[in-house]
Amino acid sequence: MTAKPPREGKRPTIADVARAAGVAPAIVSRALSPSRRPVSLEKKERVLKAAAELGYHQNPLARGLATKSIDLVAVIINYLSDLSDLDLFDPLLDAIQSLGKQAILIRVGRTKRIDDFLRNSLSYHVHAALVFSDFADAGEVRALFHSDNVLMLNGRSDAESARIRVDEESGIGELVRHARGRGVGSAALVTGRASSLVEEARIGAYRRACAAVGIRLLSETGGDYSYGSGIKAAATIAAALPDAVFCTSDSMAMGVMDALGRENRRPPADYLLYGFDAVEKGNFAAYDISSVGFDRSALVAGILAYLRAPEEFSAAGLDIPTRFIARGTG
Amino acid sequence: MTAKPPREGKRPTIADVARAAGVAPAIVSRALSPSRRPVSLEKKERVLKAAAELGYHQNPLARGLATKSIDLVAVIINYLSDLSDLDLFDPLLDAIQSLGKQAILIRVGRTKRIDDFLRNSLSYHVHAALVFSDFADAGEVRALFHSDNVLMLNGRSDAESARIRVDEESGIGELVRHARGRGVGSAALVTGRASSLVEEARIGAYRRACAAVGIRLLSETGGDYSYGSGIKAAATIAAALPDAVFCTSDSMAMGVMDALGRENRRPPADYLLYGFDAVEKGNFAAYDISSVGFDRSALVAGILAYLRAPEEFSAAGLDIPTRFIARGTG
DNA sequence: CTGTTAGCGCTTTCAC
DNA sequence: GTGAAAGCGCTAACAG
Repeated sequence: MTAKPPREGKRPTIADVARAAGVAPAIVSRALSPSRRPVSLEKKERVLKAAAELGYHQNPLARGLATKSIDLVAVIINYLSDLSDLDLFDPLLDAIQSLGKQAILIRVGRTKRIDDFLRNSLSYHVHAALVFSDFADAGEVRALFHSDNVLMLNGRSDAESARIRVDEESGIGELVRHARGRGVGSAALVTGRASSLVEEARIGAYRRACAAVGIRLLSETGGDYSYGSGIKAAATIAAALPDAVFCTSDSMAMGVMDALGRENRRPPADYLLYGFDAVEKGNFAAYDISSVGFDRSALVAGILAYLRAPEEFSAAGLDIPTRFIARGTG
Repeated sequence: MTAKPPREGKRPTIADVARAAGVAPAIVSRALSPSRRPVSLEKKERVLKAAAELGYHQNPLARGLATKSIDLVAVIINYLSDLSDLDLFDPLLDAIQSLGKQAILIRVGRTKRIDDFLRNSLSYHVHAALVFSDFADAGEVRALFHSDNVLMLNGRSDAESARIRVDEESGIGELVRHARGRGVGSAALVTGRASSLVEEARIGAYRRACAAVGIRLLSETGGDYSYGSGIKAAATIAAALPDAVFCTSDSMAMGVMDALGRENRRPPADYLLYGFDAVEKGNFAAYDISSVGFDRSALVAGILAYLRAPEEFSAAGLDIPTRFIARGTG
């Protein structure tokens, strides 16, 4: 009885539903909207029924075009490479999806040209962007996104941007004091890419903490967070083994442990070894490395709160405390 | 001098560019299209210049609505949890982005209700879907996506679907023969979720290979691929230690190694230990586990070829061979 | 509460 | 080669 039946082979549109339910398209739009909009209960039911019968599903592209927003969250990272990434991104994906949104994972790599990933791409129109990569500061990122909903997790926030910071200073302080308490007088520091703000802060925290308790930092060796770079870094350290080795990732600590192990230097007997991240998925018996960790579920919860209501997110940002986690090596 | 200047605070549209260049909007669309469309060279240059000056960028939502396609690739996984995931997804993301597309990572978890992640979501309109998760067979997946471009990597393809298969039988055969060659007469098998087709095939391959060379399988213990489940599985095995333990993931093998190590049973002296996946990022000196691996870059290259030209992708699918990788434990 | 109307920004006929 | 016009499917604004 419909003037224009839904075309075969095509997905039904809001117009098809409207026709089937005998109402105007706008009514269908309202009835199907998640937010409560004025529709009489009776028509709403007719619409819902018709939609179900036709197997109607909204076209997000059309809605996005009309509303200028889209249920997509951009997650901007440098790489997906470290054990600690698994611990974080799996629950994060779950959290994003629990909001009915989906995550578009943008891997920047070492490129500076983040623009290329964003211009002309959907990222431009995402509901929010979570910036883990340290490629750009808050201002740049805001300019790059159509959305102002940018959450900085890379330490490069400014006054206008939302941010969550993992307060590493606290955990590092604990760790260093712990080492001092065990008689450590000298140490080596194995670092990641110093160009990252987060890493820079981390290194600074180690220096200050060591100075504060009177531990001499004999050397600082640059790595890239990986196991392999830990192995390499050990070469520098082996010459004059300090009382302790501090590494800014667990993976590097594992590398240091194995490289020094080849010369029969083992923690905690011959030196104390400390990692960073306290990865769950990497806490293997053979590498029971003391580390600095934080409550990842608290971080995910913070991100979730932001995504739920970016406007209401604390202007002061959120700080996640870290703590020293004593394990076998120190 | 323009009748209607580009509105302040709004991103310029194709109409703004058209006005600035003194041509029709359709010309702008053609000039800016990556595929060669009829536009005089002179106008094309005017358009390009105007676009650059205005800082014009295409709105992908509008284009998507008009063309019914979008530069997004859905990657459907169960979890992001294993070490081997890092080895695969990092280069895969890079590859997808190198095509000018972006990846939307859909984590299904153990839900059967994949629909919820797709209906009303952008996933519906993606250029292609890469299915690693074993939640659904090829037919279901095609029905769920607006696109027919579904690449099955989960072993659940059918005659109509594209597929890439990692041929695990070959590597497992090699591995088992290697064990036999080292005098193994009995073995235990530690498996992942048997409900997965891939895992089912893997288990079958071990059984057949063992039968073929005359190795008795004393036990089969179910795990979930994780280190922790390897630890648990070891309890079953410890009672009557076989000559070899075959695990269907490296992580489980690491767990078995540590659990048996607590009873001073170490590979390769007390038993031979074999993992699966040959993860790069997890090849730590303390866990130098013999394993089955494959060329991940070949897999990524295959996926890339599919994404470039889904229509032309071999109807026969692609098989990636695996091979035994001898390391310290067997 | 309801329906009409006018877009959102782009691509694509289809005449010229 | 060019441009007008008609959508793509949806939502928002505005009368009724």
